Parts: sequence; C-alpha cells; structure tokens
Amino acid sequence: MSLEDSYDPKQFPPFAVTVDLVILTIRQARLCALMVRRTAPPFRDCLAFPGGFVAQGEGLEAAARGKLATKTGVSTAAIHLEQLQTYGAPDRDPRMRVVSVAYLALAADLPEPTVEGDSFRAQWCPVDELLESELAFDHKTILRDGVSRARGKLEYTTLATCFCPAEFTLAQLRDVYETVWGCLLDAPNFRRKVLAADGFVVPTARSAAPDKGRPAQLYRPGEASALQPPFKRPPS
Amino acid sequence: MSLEDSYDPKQFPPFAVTVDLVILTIRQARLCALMVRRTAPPFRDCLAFPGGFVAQGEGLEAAARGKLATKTGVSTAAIHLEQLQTYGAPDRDPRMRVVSVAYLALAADLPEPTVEGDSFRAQWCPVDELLESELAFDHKTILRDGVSRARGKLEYTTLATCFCPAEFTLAQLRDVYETVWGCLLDAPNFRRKVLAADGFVVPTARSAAPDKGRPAQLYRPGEASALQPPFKRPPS
DNA sequence: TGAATAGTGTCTCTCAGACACTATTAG
DNA sequence: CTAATAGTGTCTGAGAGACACTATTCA
Repeated sequence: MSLEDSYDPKQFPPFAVTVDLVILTIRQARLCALMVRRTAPPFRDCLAFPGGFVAQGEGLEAAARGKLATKTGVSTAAIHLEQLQTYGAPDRDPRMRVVSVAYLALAADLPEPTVEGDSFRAQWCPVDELLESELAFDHKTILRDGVSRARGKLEYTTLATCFCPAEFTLAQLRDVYETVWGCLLDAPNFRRKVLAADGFVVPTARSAAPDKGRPAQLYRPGEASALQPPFKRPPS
Repeated sequence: MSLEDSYDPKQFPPFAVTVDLVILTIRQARLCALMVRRTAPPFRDCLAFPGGFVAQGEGLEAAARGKLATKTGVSTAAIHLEQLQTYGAPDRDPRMRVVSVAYLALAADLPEPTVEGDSFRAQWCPVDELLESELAFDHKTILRDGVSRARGKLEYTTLATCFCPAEFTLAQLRDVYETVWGCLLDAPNFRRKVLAADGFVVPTARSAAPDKGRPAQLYRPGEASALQPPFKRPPS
C-alpha cells in the first residue's frame, strides 16, 4: 500500500477479509475438490469451498493453513498450498462487502473428511460435476481458476507428486497427469521424461506389489521443484 | 467465502483493503517501474508503488484501473492490467491491518507522469536500481513478484507488444524481450519464431524510417494472446 | 563505395511422439 | 503357456540455436 499525503489511517472503508480453499485431490481417477454444503442463506444448500474470516492478527497464509488443517484433519506439512487469486467484486456477497483471498491446495488422496463439531459436512466432489452445478457466490469462477492453475503448474513444476502417496510408481504419477490434464500420455515417453528431469523423483529400495503384471519400481519425490525443460501438455 | 453455520455478518474483524500498482515500462532500454516518493511516515522518503484504498462500492480491478489512469494520465485502454498477488502480513503496515491487492500493469513508454494536485510526485525508476534500494513496506517483495510474473508471461503470451507503441518493428519487439529477460537473442531466429506464431503480429503497410540502415517493416499486435509453442527463455 | 541494419538460407542438435520390442510377474 | 503390466530401443519430425549469407538504405 502506498498512500497520498492526505492519508488518514483512521478513515478507511472497512472490509471483511476471508480465505477460501480450493483443495484438490485425485480419487478414483477423478480430480476432486473438497466442498462444504451451506446450511444457511445466501446460497443455502449450495456447495461452497471451505473457508472463513481472517482474524485480526493472523497472516493470510496462516489463516488458509489453519482452515486446511481443520477441514482435512491431516497434517498440512505434506500439502502444497499457494495463493490463487483474490476476489472482491462489490456484490459477490449480498450481505456485506467481502474480499476473499483464494488459496489452492494440492493433496494426496485423504481420508473422508471428519465431521467437525457436527455443524457442517465436507465432501469430495469431482470437479467436472461441480462445474456443471450451481456453486455458492463466485466459487465456480474460483474453481475454474484453481483447476487451470493446477493444470499449468504440472507443466513446469514437480507438484504432480503432491497428488501421490509418499512412495509411488511411475504409472501412478502418469495417472496424475492424465487425470488433471484429461488426456492420455505415452507410458514409455513419460517414463523417460520423468527420469531425465533431474531431481523430479528418486528411486526407493522397494517395488510395488501389483494385482497382476510385473511389479513396478517405487519412487519418492526428489528435491527439484521446477521442471527444466517443462513437460508439454498435449493440445485438447 | 464460505462460512460455518454460526456465521454472523455483523461480527467480523475490519480490514483496510488497498490496491498497489506495479506499472512496468521500458525506457531507454531499461525496465522501469512507476514509483511515488512517500512524504509522511512510515517509510518517509522511501519509494513506494502508487496505490490507495479501495472504496466501499468499488471493485478491485476498477480501483486499480482508476489509480492507473490518475497516475499515468493516459487512456488505460491500451494498458494491460492483471492481478498479481495479495499481501496481508499482519505487520506489513505498522499503523493498522492492511491487506493489499497488487496489480501488474504493462505499458508502452509513457510521458513523464504529471504532478497530480501537487501533493506527490511519480517517477520512473529502473527496476534493477529499485531492487538495490530500500522500498516502503513489503514493496520490494511485490516488485520481485511483478518482474518475475512479467518475465514468465513473455514466454507464453503475446504481452510483449504491450511494451511497444501501436506500430513497431521486430527489432523493437526483440529489444523488449532482451530488456525484460536481460539476455541477448539471435535476431534471425527471433524473427522466424515471431512470424511463425500465428496472430502474434500482423504487418502494416508502412516501414520504419531509420537513422541508418535498411528500413524495417512495421507490425501491429495480432489477435492472439497465447503463444503456442511458447518462447524459450535462455538460461541466465 | 562502405557502414549499418533488415531479412533469408541452412546446418545441427535436442527433444517429443509413435510404436515395436523385451522383461517380469500371476495364474 | 497366456494375460497383464513394467520397462527399453529406435525412428522420425519439429523446433531452437548458430551463423553464413543476401538485401536495402544513407552518407
């Protein structure tokens, strides 16, 4: 913030500031987001992202991380969290002026969310279904932005491993790309690209025990965060 | 924003919301940002980005566009404006809790900013010098993020033309890339890539009248906004 | 004419995609 | 053995970079 000389810190229009969380995961080969169903107007019975007010002395990311831990009931250390965008149209909440800072979280498949104080339910919903249905506030726009960001980030970062368990096969990693991008990738070429990307994955001592077929090498995430060169997403 | 059932719209911690503008342009082959010098504490005499409070009924982008028009004194239609990030650390302003939504603007070389009501001065400053000096609040972080965003966007969008006048030569466009990326590009290869990118630039009927050397074809921006395939930034 | 800048041709290297092929498991 | 999945080899075409070359202007 930078201010004219006439600035008076006592006279400012008060806003409510909230965080909204777009928490993405992959369940049964579908990209899903964690949603809560609203039980009060406005948008009663609509699905909405978890979120809430930012407290007076609380940082934005700290607020997001707090909500994340509450809703998922999981240690948030392993979950990637980044700021997405800020949404502040004057009429986005009919009750009052609210500016919402949206965060994007990428997580491995998590247990079904626990009922927190029994006051609301959270559930995983496939994003393609969410984009067809009505969501509260401007949350459909936020969801589109979040999915788009996630798709893009898979191209030039190693964040795909966030959707995987601690150890994973290359087939699992490929499934992440295929699910998020909605396309099919050539397994041999994918394998080469991943292994050629320095620090993307590192092999472990173990192999996966499959139902059938040859067991696959298990890997864990490497140190690298950027992919150079980036992965190319096929046009679709 | 999504809220628990116990939500009460009357009880929320009030925040001030501001917009900050990172306005980038190229002057004399240097990437520059428009800055104002603070005349009151805190950070008195430090440089800061133009910005100010968002009014109660005003959208965030509308607020940013308003400030942009005021500070540059130029029709903002031709200036690219996009949301950058939101900065809301509890202690970022010592006076009060402020959440600032930063916007990034890319503009062609503009006239020296006019003095607006004589209450403050705006000036263009080379970003490399700004990054060496002390800036107000967390504005150095914001500047780094803005420059980084601009660099990245030149790779996969046609936004480089925003730094050019209405008609420009390919050499001017190449200068934009070289200045923003801080590298040298091979002129023949650059030319081929730009012309191969469908809708990046379209030739006009005119040629530039150079001081010396062969006149160059003039182009204007095309319809495309994305570059497929992206331009590759040399490692540096 | 020569200096300067615009623009073309062409070679090479790297990488992405296609796809045939081999390897290792379960039954 | 077959089915199924993991993993390798190899060809081809597109694009990036290097750089020699031609074209058009001014003085």
